[in-house]
Amino acid sequence: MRILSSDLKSHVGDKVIIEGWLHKKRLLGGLTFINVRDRKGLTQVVIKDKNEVEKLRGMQIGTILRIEGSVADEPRAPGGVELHDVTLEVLVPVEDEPPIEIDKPLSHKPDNLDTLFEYRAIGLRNLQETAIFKVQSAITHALREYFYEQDFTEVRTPKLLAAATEGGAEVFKIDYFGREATLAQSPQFYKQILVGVFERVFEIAPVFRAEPSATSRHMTEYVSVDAEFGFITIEDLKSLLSGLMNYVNDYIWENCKAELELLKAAKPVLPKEIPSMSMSEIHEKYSKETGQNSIDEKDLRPDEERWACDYAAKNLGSEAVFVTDWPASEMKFYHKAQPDNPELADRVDLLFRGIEIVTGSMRENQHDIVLKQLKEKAGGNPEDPGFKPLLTAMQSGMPPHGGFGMGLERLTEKFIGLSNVKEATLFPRDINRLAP
RNA sequence: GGGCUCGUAGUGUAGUGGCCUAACACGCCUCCCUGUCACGGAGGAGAUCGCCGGUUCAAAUCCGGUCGAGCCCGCCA
Repeated sequence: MRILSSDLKSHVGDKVIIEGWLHKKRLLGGLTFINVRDRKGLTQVVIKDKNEVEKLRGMQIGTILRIEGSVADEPRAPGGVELHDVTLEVLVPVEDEPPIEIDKPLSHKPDNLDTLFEYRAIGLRNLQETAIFKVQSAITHALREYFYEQDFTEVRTPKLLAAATEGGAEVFKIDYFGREATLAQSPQFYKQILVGVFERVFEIAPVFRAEPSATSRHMTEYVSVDAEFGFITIEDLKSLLSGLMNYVNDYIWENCKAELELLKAAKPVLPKEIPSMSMSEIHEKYSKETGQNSIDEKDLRPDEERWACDYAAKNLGSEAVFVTDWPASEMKFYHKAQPDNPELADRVDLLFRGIEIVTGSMRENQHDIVLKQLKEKAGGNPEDPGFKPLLTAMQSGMPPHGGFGMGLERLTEKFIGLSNVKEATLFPRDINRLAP
């Protein structure tokens, strides 16, 4: 029966079979060391028999092996155990030299990202690349766990839509049996509609944006972590996000410590309640400190986002910070203005380690106001199949509600400390890349 | 959409008018090596310097075009 690399310790003295990929060869003459990779990590195998070593002649990294041998305690071996007196069987020979090396860290320099992604199919076998996505898997697990604990229902909404909906971001248009369809750039309206059904919903799914952005933080397809819930205020939304960030942070550092250390990640400092700064406060302090004037701007500049995170880390004891009090003039039509200050939107963004990872807001839940805002802010037609279902839901009773969208890749990138979202994406899609 | 930068063996880099018949490291091939873990040592193969054109006695190097890529801004998660 096959034993995994992580279980060898409990089989010392036993004759076992391991199976996996040839990860590294070191031939020392009368003694050969090889590393065999399986889903749990590496096993060191010591080969003394020349006939067994000969079986590896011409076999490249990636060759699939089945090895029978006895497990030996060996303090000199990585992990303290290794396989002795082995018999090798090459299950799948690999004789072509791999185009990139996978047994040492791959270059993540901007200039080399193209190569990194071009050979993604095997580059991901590099243990550091694998670690990134183990962490991402754990993040997703933690997110689900947290949402379930908070009584959210996980939903799936369609990604093929009849028409452009949310507005703002560019949408992909596709041919749908002779009609024009679009790819969803957000589950926005569906998750709002579903608040009328489940009260609390979340979805972790891809969205598509046809924006011609070529930056280290944009892709044309990414995974959006969306949540929407009813009978809340903006403060409830912030509490949920604070709890979620902390839950994920603690979860991955408890369950992926080895991976995070391999990636040289530093655990972010996050207080129980993440602090807030209003947009005008950020503008003011940023302008004063940097000499750049952003006072009249209605958004944050990327440089300002980085500055605000630095400020929060130094002065507020948090590597994440909420940005509140956005100008109502920039609201989307489904957003809600602050009840006691209609000049400001009831919106909150979350900045984390220099980048915007979340946009959230309270939604306008009164049908007549949404209708008005749709016409005035978006120039939208209420009869449009993209808008009508949302309006129908509003007409049929929607509680005060709000929610947010969070970029899974950005979240992964920042928790690990990478510098490009694409590094946190298995097979990234951007304006230039559609394969692999 | 605007701005800037970069394309040299499989990979990562050096070379920025003549010393380049293009160098180094990793990988690959052959040989030596019994405790390696970025093993070590000896030798070898592998590049028409992204492509096209121009300037020049001479171009990897300068100029123009083209293709490919990256970064920033706008916009966003």
